[in-house]
Amino acid sequence: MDAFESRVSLSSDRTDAGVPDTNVPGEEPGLSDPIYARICQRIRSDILAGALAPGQRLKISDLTRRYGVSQMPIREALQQLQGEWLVTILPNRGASVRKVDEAFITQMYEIRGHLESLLTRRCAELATPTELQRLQELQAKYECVATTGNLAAIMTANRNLHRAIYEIARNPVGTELLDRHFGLLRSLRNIYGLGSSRLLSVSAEHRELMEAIGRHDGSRAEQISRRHCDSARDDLLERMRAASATP
Amino acid sequence: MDAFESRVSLSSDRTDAGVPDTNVPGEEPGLSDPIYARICQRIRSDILAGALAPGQRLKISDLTRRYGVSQMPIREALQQLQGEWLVTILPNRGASVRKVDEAFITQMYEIRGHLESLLTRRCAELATPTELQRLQELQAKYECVATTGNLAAIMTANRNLHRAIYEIARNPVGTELLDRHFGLLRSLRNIYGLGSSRLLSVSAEHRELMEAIGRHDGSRAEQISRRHCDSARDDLLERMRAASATP
DNA sequence: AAGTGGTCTAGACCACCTT
DNA sequence: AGGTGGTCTAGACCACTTA
Repeated sequence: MDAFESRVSLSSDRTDAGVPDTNVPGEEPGLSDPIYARICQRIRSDILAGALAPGQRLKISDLTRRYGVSQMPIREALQQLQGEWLVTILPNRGASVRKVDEAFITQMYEIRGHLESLLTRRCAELATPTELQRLQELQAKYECVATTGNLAAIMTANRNLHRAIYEIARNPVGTELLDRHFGLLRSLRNIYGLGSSRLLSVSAEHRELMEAIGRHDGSRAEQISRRHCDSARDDLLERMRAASATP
Repeated sequence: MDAFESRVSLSSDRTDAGVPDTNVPGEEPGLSDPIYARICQRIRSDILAGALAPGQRLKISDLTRRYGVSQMPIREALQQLQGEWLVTILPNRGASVRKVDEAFITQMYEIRGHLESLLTRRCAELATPTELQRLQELQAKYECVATTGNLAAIMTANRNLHRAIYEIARNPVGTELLDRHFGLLRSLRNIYGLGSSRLLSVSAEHRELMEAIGRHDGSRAEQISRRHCDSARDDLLERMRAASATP
């Protein structure tokens, strides 16, 4: 009676024969899973990278040419992505990359802030010494990468840290929800970048967070996490406004 | 005749950056939307009604016979339902109705409790007099129906009340999340029923909630809502244990 | 009325499990 | 190897939009 398989073991390439990794936003495309899953990954990264812009119409015929497969796997991929809120599908009217406005972003962050801070609280309550050490390592990694100014690397390090926190919270449902639906916010980050002052304060906030988690102080961790989200939101909205003011 | 005023603001589909309202779990199937959407509704209600049991394998060929359409619309429908967590799809291995265990339910309720209490707080903060009156009416309706013992009617009335609360909170993202993912819990209610003592306490909890919302007391409303979820969870788990003990 | 583009059907193809 | 059942292709069909 188990609804979840813990899928951490990236099976080694040869003779694997293991269960193929399900199509989770963060994972690499397994070499032998169906075309629609691989197309899904490709469209997803094209959206997240900003190659397919928010609001852009996604015509099946274009996509068949772009990715060299026929209609059906494209359609299936789009359905999956609709489940992640990256695209919107209107019956008989086709798909488009989800269009975002300020209200939508604010709402997303409000939800995300509450979910993430819940998981962060649980993380603080439940973390074992081994897990704490792992968090410290990931945090160190972030700090290290943050000095390089490489946006992609910074965001990966940041993501790894947050994912580790989720895992420690031992609530796969919440983790899946966050993984599934909030790639959209990441995609906006990829497009609009990160305020340079924000880079420093993120490090500072992470340090505070680590300290609270290390003390198993759940409510403090929750509080910091909430604030962390709020300032991420403010920073993003600010940059978006700036970008739309000076095109 | 039940109060089915379809009072969903049929959003003018004019480049609406908000949440798409096509094929939302609670709505009726439009007469002219595609087959896959209608199949999706039918499978969904069959799951919610318990006709397709948790864990049950969903073979495409069976479903084509059952619903009299060919493979592709079935596949599309299953993809959509995967997005709602009602079914799980493993690549090359097909779909099955999501299997649930106690840990899964506990996690679902934890997430749901936090989202719902957030929206309830916002509702208390934002409700206008007109909206308050509407809530009172829905609450009265619930009380009325509760005395009849008709489970389906009770659940509909309850759902209408909660949906009204969500709408007043003016966070369509949160509302969509709750609508999308928590039909599963409703389906379990349909299968396992409602403790008879629970019926009374639900009414009492609703009254408390209304009172707090009427006073625009956000934190009290949030707190009551959280408790409301927790007791719903306890009641459900209890009934499931009882059912599995005496088959 | 024609065109664009989403949706559906039938059957071939292929991955995985059984013998 | 054979069987079961998921996946893919090609083309017909049909909803909606333009002129």
